[in-house]
Amino acid sequence: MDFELTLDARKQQILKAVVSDYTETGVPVGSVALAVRHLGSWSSATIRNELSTLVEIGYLLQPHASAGRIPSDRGYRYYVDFLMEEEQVSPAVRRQVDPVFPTRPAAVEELLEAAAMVLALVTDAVSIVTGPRALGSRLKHLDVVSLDPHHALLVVLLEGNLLQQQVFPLSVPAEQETLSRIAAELNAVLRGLDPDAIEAVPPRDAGDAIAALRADTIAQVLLVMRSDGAGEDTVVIHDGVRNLLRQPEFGDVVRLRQVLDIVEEERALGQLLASLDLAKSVQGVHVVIGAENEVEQLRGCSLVLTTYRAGDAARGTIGVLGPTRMRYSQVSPRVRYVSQRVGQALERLLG
Amino acid sequence: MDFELTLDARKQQILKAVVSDYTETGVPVGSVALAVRHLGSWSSATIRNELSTLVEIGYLLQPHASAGRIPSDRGYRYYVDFLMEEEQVSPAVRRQVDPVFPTRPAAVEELLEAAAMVLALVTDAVSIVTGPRALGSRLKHLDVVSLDPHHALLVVLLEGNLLQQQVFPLSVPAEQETLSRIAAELNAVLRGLDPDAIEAVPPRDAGDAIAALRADTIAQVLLVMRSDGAGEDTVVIHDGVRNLLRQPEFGDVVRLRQVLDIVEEERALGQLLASLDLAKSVQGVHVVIGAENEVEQLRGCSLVLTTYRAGDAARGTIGVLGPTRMRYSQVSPRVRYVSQRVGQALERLLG
DNA sequence: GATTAGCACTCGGTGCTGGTGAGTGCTAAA
DNA sequence: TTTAGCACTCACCAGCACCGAGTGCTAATC
Repeated sequence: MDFELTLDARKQQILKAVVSDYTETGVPVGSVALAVRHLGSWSSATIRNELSTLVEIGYLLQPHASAGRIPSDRGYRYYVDFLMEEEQVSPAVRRQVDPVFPTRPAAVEELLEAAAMVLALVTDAVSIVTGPRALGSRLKHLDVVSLDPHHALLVVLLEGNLLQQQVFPLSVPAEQETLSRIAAELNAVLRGLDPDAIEAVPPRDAGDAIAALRADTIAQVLLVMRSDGAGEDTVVIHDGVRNLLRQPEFGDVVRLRQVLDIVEEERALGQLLASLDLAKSVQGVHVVIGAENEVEQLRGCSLVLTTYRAGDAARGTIGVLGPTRMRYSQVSPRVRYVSQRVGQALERLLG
Repeated sequence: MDFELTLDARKQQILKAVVSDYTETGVPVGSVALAVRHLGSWSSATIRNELSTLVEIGYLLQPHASAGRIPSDRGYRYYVDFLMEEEQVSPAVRRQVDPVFPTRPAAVEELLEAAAMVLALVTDAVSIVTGPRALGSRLKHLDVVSLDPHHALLVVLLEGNLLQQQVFPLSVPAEQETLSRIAAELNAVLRGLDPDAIEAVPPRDAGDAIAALRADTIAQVLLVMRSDGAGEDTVVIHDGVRNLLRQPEFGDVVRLRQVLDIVEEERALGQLLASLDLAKSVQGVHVVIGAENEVEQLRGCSLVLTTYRAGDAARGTIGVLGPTRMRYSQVSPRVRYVSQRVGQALERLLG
């Protein structure tokens, strides 16, 4: 197998035509079909020769000896990187997407669920959305609410207006009033600090109940801030599983189950997303084709992902999972579009 | 077709054996198999005669002339109502379920998601959980954080430790200190009140800045609380779609898609649940068999549902959706068990 | 040397056929 | 009323021929 990196113009045209045809029909595409539908300037015999070499150098596959050709992962990769022309996001799609994001969204979760819903709708694939992760995690505000004498709820507001909550036990019984005083004091001391700075704050030397409760609270604040920073575990939302069922490649229930085992298992999905380096992306959208991801069960699936941002405070991942035979030229801009809308809505939400 | 309501003892025994065998194997069950496996006291010929009349009066179906019998919806109904012996919830299952509900759950959403997850796990079906109704209706705590002189973030903690946030404009510029004082005062006044009571709280008559900010805040609190409660069709969570794929009856992708179209569409699912009268239930668990629900797409599916309660304040629906060929004698008590655990955890959460 | 027409060949998909076996309904005997 | 016996039914499966889309190769053409 010869691994040339560049293809001459005709090979490029042919590859592009194969991807486009196969994406549309799902059927291996043959030389005659190519000649009449796309490339009238050459005979089917010429195209056959080119197809043959494209198979040889790894850009196409031949399911069996007398079948047409389908793109290999490598072929899709070349297509996405060099040949694809992104389609405009049509007004019809905008009209579907826009109303989902109200001018004054109520909460982050709702927003992301709406985004997942509409993204699945306009891409015909399974959408995947992770919760926003704080970038510079500095403490903005905290509050402690008494639940009963021995337990309290810590509410932490991080930079980027990210709310976190945590129930924790009190080492000394306490009333709301005491807790409020402690919260007020800590707010004055800790505001604007990052976890390391918070850890360095000296304890109150008095060995009284207040000091103990204060220490409890600081410990919980650190726990919340750090567990959030550890990332990977952020909420993962998905929607649109039924879209996969429309694809002939999932006519086989076994394959479908393998994919669902990943998608429904939030942990596995979170790890997968974390393992991807979203940096190397084209115009902000990162395409992971077929076996390019290491998860065995997702052979034959592709991911189209991007990062949404709200200011420079929060970011998260949004994208879709679908069959490798996917209309990248359409899906990619739509993912980007929804991502932008999410970012904007999030900015409005966070102020 | 004769619609007698009672069956003689032998017919009952045979019906029970058919349901039990068919549930286990998924294959139509014949007279010989019944004779050797369950009913040695009669010959296969006798059983054949009985089977024949059971078909005639509508309790069994015969897929084709030379096949065994399978229960009809009517047959399942009779089985569930009169013949089924519920199995004990095994210690192994308890060990799976119990740790999911911590002694001190953090938030309602988390709790319900965990419940959905574990219920799907122990029933091998799709679990369905609706949020508790008439909950989140009382204010537990609020806080106001200054963002800039003209905007603030309202943090509201509702009953059930439901956190809500909302950015809002201040009609008068204010510093954090002012806002904190207002929050403290409002906490004292509003704690434990529902929206109507909050609305009835008299405004401060002084026409100063504090009064204006206080009014701003109260308005936002009401907005948050009402927009939350307005969701009449409460959150519907589901989990375990992949479990359906294990069932041979969903080897056909088309059928699966019909079901998923309902399950993934929260509104449709909410309506379906609302349309059912959960009152007429056996020991608190309501079984909807096959075509007993009006939704065309759910032919061949059954629902096993019950209501979870926390005190007498909150209640919601929890249950599973699976193929009509389901092990009701096992699923039913497990649904009830998880439901009880949810109720208990919710009570702990609400304190 | 590149392109193309012509042609034999390959191989998955479809549909037909006949055999197999589980299961039935019926009849007549116990 | 029950049961043994038996002919009959029908889904399922393996085997087989056929069809046709599509290929690779060769020789003629530009």
